[in-house]
Amino acid sequence: MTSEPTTEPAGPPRYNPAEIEPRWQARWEELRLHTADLYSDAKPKFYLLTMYPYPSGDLHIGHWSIIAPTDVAGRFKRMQGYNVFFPFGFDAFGLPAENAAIKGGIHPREWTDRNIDNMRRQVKLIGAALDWSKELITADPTYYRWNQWLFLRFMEKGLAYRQMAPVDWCPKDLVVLAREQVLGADRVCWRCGTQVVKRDLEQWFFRTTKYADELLNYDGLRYPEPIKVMQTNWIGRSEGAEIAFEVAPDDQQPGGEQIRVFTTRPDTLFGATFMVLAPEHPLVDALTHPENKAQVDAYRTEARRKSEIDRLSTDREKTGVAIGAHAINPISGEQIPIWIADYVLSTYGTGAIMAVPAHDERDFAFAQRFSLPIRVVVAPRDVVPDMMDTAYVAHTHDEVLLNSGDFTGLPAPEGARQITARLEEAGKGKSAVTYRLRDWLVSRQRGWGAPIPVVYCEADPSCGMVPVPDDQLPVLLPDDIVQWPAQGNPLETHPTWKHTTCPSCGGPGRRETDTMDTFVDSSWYWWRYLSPGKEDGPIDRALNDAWCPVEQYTGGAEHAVLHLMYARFFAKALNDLGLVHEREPWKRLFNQGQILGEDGERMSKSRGNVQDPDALVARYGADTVRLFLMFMKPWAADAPWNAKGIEGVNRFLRRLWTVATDPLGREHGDAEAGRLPAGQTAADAADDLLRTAHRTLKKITTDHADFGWNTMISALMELTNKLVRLRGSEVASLPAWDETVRLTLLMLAPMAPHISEELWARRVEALGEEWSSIHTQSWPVFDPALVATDEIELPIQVNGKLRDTISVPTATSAAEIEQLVLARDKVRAYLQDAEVARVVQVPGRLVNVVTKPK
RNA sequence: GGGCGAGUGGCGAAACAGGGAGACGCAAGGGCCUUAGAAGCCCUCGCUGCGAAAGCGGCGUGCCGGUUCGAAUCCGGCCUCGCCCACCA
Repeated sequence: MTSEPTTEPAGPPRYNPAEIEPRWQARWEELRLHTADLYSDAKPKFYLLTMYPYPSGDLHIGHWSIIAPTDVAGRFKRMQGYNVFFPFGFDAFGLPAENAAIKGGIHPREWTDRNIDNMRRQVKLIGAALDWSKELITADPTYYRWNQWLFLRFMEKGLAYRQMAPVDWCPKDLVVLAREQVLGADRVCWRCGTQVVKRDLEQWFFRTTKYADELLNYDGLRYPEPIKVMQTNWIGRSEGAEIAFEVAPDDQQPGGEQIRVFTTRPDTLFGATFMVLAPEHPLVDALTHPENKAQVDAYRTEARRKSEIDRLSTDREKTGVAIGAHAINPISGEQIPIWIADYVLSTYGTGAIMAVPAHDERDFAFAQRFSLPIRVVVAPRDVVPDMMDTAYVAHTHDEVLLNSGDFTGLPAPEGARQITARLEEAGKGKSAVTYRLRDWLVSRQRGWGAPIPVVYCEADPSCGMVPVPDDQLPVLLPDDIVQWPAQGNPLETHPTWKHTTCPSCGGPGRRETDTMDTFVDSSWYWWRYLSPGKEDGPIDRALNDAWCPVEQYTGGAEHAVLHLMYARFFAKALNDLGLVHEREPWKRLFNQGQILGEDGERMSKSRGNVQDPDALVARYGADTVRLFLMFMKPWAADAPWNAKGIEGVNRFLRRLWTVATDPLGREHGDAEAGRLPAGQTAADAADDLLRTAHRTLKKITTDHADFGWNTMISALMELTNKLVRLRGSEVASLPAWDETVRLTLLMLAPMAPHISEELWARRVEALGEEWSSIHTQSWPVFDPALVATDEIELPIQVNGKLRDTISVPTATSAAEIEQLVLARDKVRAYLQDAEVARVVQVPGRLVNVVTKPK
C-alpha cells in the first residue's frame, strides 16, 4: 500500500486545500480575527447581515451562495478599514421539527439542536469571517422570552389584539396562516402547498395596517426594485371616497339604514345603477324582503361553501341575487336595487360597492348577466363610447362627465373632487383611502414556537384575559412531551401545561396555548445579535444607536411580502416603543439569485436534486467552491447547478499557486516557456505586467460596489494568466513580478481567504518579514499613473462598420486623428466611389467615417 | 387578466452612459511534455462565402419595424420563458 509522504517531496509544494483550510480556520479562531469589538469607535462601523437559516439539517449549496459572497463583501470592508460586525444564528422554531417529532418520536428541541450542530459545522467549512461569539438560536428561552416581552408591549400599545375573524386554515399543518402565507390563485399554504380553507376563529393579530402608509415609503433605502413593487402592490393603497347610500323606505321596511361603500371613482357616482353587498354583509338579513329570502339564503350558503372549497378563476360567470330592497343614490336621489354577489369581498373596503357597469369590468359583466341598466357618465369629449362589449375604464386625461346633473361637462378628476366635496357638505361621504394589506395574523396552533404570554382567568370573569407579568417571563415550553401528538396542539393536549393561576386574582387560570408565528422571531433578531445574552431587556439601546440600522442585508427575494415586510413593521413598532432609534431595519438589501438543481428545478430533498457542499469541499476545497459560486453567474441571477465549470476556477487557483510558489520554474511541453513576449524587453514586459495589475485593482475595487463577483474573478484570471506566461522569464525576478503577486493575493483575499492567507504567509517568510494575517492588511490603492495609458487603439468604422484599427498616442488631437484615419489604405478603398460626408469621433472610443456617393 | 423581469456561441456568461459583440471560463478538436496520464503547457473554437494560404467579404444578440453616423443597449408592436398578484371596487 502506498501512503502520502509525511514530508513534502523535493520541489515546489503542491496546493493542498484539505491541509491549509482547516489550519487557517483554526488560526483565525485562535486570533479572534472575526470577533467585532462592538464598543470600539476606532473605525467606522459596518453591520453586515445575512438571513439566518432554518436548521432543516443539511446546508446545501444555496446556503453557500448566500453566505460566501456576503462574507466577501464583509472581508472587503474590513480591508477597507471598517469595523465589520457579521453575526450568525438559527431560525430554530418551526414546523419541520414538529413533523420530525411526530414521525421519529424525538423532541423537536433535540432534533433542532442536532441539526444546528451539523449546520454550524458546515457553515464553518466556508471559512466565513462570521462572529460566532454572538450566535443566537430563537428556540432558546433567552431569546423567545423577549418575543413574549415584546408581545406584551405590543398589547399595551394596541399593536397586538385578539379578534374573531374569518381566517385561512391549513388542513395539513393544522394551523392558521397569515394572509401573506397563502399563495397564488389556488390559495395554498406557503409551507406545504395544501389548499387552505376559511374558518371563523378567534386569533391574535399584529396591527401592521397602522403603518401601511409608512411602509410605502422607501426613501433612502436601497432595495431591489422588484421588492418595492411587490410590497407596494401587496399593501395596495387605493385613494377614493367613502359614500353612504341610504336604504329606501318601501312597503316592507322604513328604510334609513346607511350602507357605506368605498369607490376609487367617485366621478362615476351618477352611473351607479345598482348596489352589491358581500354575501356576508351584516345588513343582508335585515334588508332582505320576505319573498327574496329563500333565494338569498341559498345563495349565501352556496357562496360560503364555494369560498371554502375553491376560488374559481376570475373569468367565471358572475353570480348573485337581488335582496328586494333599494338604496338611494346620495347625489341624484335615484333609487337603485340592492344585490348580493360573491365578487364583492367582505374583507376589503366596506364589503359593499356601488355598481357602475359602464365603467367597471366586473360590474359590467354582472349587469349584462342580469340585464341591469348601464349608464355612461364618463367619456372623452365628443365621443359616446360603445357599451356593447366592455366597460369604459380607460383614462385618457381628457374625459368629461356626462349625465351627471350639475357636474356634467366637468373634467373627470375635477368631477371626482367636486362630487366628493358635495357629499361631504351633506354628510354623506368623504374622501377615503383603503388598503389591501390586512393585519398580520400571528397566532399558531402549534407546540414548537414562542408561547403567547396570556392567561385566561377561570375564576373571576372580571379578570378575563390577563397578560403574564414581565417578571413571570419566559412562559417556558414543556420539555417533557414524550410522544409528540400527531393531531392537535401539544400545548393543548399536555396534561398540565396550560393549567396555571390567574396573575390577577390568583385563582385558577388557563394559559393561551397558541404560539407565535416564527416570522415574529425573525422580525427582530439582528437587534438581539448585538447583545444575545442581555437579561434586562431585548435590545441594548446604546449598541443599537452605535450599530443600526444594518448597513447591508442579503438573502432571498421569496420573502418579499413576508419577512422583509414584517421586519419593516417591527422597526416602526419598536421605534414607537422607544426600543430602537431607527424606523427602517436595513439601509441596503440585496437579493441573491437561486441556484437550481441540475434539472433546472428548485432544489429539494424530495426531487433528489440537492447539491451537498461537503463533497465538493472534500474534492476541491472551500476556496474553489466559494469562487465557483461567484464565478458561475451574476449574484442576482438564478441558474441551474452545473458542476462542470468548477474545474476552471480550481485550475485558476492551482495556476496562482504555481506562479506564487515557483516563479522561476518552467513548463515542459512549451517551447516558449521562459521567453519574453515577442518584441518586448524584460523592462517592457515588467511594466506591462504592473500596469495590468493596477488596472485590475481599479476594476475590482469598482466592482465591489455592486457585488460584481463574476467579472472580478475574470479579471484576476486574466492577471494570473499573464503571470503564467511570464513564469520562468527574466521578469519573474524583477520587482514588478513580486508586486503583482502581492496585489493579486490581496485582491483575492476576500474571495478565497485560505489560499491567499497561505501564499501570503509563504511570501512573508521568504522575505523574512514579520507575519500578520492577509485579512488584516489594508486594501491596496491603485496608482493612477499606472492605470493611465499613453497609447490607445481606436477602431475605425466606415458607415458604422468596423474596417480598421489605428494606434495613436493618447494626446493626439481630433484633427490629427481624422487626418491619420483618412489616410489609411483601408479607408481610402471605401472612398473610391464616395466622398466623406462627415467624420464622427468619440474621444478615446472610436472613429466613424460617414460617406456619401460622389 | 394585470404587474415586474429576462431572452447573446454547443454551455455558464461579458460588454459600466448608444460606440470594436462574445472578455473570462466550461465543453470540444489539434499539438507538446510524459513510461503513462484523469496533471501541466501551447494553439483553434459564432455561422458562412471566396481562397492552397496569408487574407478579403457577408450574416449574426428571440421576431418585425423605427430612431441614429452607429442599436445587444433606446422607442413601437409581437413571440417565448420566469416570478409576483389575481373579482381589491
